[in-house]
This record gives sequence, structure tokens and C-alpha cells, in this order.
Amino acid sequence: MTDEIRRNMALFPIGIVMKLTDLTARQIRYYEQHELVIPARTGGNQRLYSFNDVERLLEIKDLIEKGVNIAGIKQVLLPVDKDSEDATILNEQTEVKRRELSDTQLHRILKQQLLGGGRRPNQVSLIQGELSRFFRK
DNA sequence: ATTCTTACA
DNA sequence: TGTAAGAA
Repeated sequence: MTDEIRRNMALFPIGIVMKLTDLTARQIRYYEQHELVIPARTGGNQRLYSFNDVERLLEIKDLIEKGVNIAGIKQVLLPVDKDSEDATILNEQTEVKRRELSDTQLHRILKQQLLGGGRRPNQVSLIQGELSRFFRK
């Protein structure tokens, strides 16, 4: 799949990503500290983001706006392991893979609930509370 | 001109 | 999160 390569290809610097996502450099870097996105680096240590990274940041932005904290987002968005990012998993059809699959399904459901629009502002505070309970330990 | 890291009102 | 400082 050549398309995956294209999506995970690091292309733009943080300045472009800022305009694309309407996020501040501070926020973008902050989310990186929490491993919500792992951009590539140039020889000069400059961050380079891929289309996938940008889309991910948009999802994060969406959740933040809905009042979800970093802890909650970490549960909703599947963790990005430095490897499976650019090299798609065409190997390891193993045990671990099966367990992660069920986790993935769970994440999707949760993601749908949060991402699925149309929610009352009043319910935002509830989302915070609910999530903290769901993900507590 | 841009971006990076670190630190703090 | 914003912003400043000093170095790439």
C-alpha cells in the first residue's frame, strides 16, 4: 500500500501544522510530550509532521474542545508506537496482536461516543467525570 | 526567518 | 497554556 507510506511520510514543519490545525506550537509540542503524536525530526532537530500526524492532532483538538483531558485522550486514541507508525504491521499475526485487537475495538466505541457530534455543552463536564471513572486505573 | 529547549509571571 | 531567552 503506497498510500500508507504517503500518509506517514514526514513533510511539514510545525509552522505549517499550526495553520493546518489552528493549534499553537506550544500545544503541538505539549501533546508530543504526552506521546499523543510522535513527529519525525530533521538533521537539525526540526519536527516534521505527516498527514497522519496532522489528522491525529485534529482529533486531539476535537477531544480537547469537548473537554477531554490528556489522560482521557490517551485512552481514546490508540498509542502511537514509533515503529508501527511508518512501517505498517504486515507481520506479527501473533498473540499480542489479538489482545490489542479487542482493545482497538473498545477504543473505537469510545472514540465514536466522544467524536460523534451533537452533545449538549452541559454534558461536557459529565464527559470529564465519566472518562476519569472509566479509565481510573 | 523559523524552530528548539528550558523556565517562569 | 502563554511567553521570554538563548542557541541552532
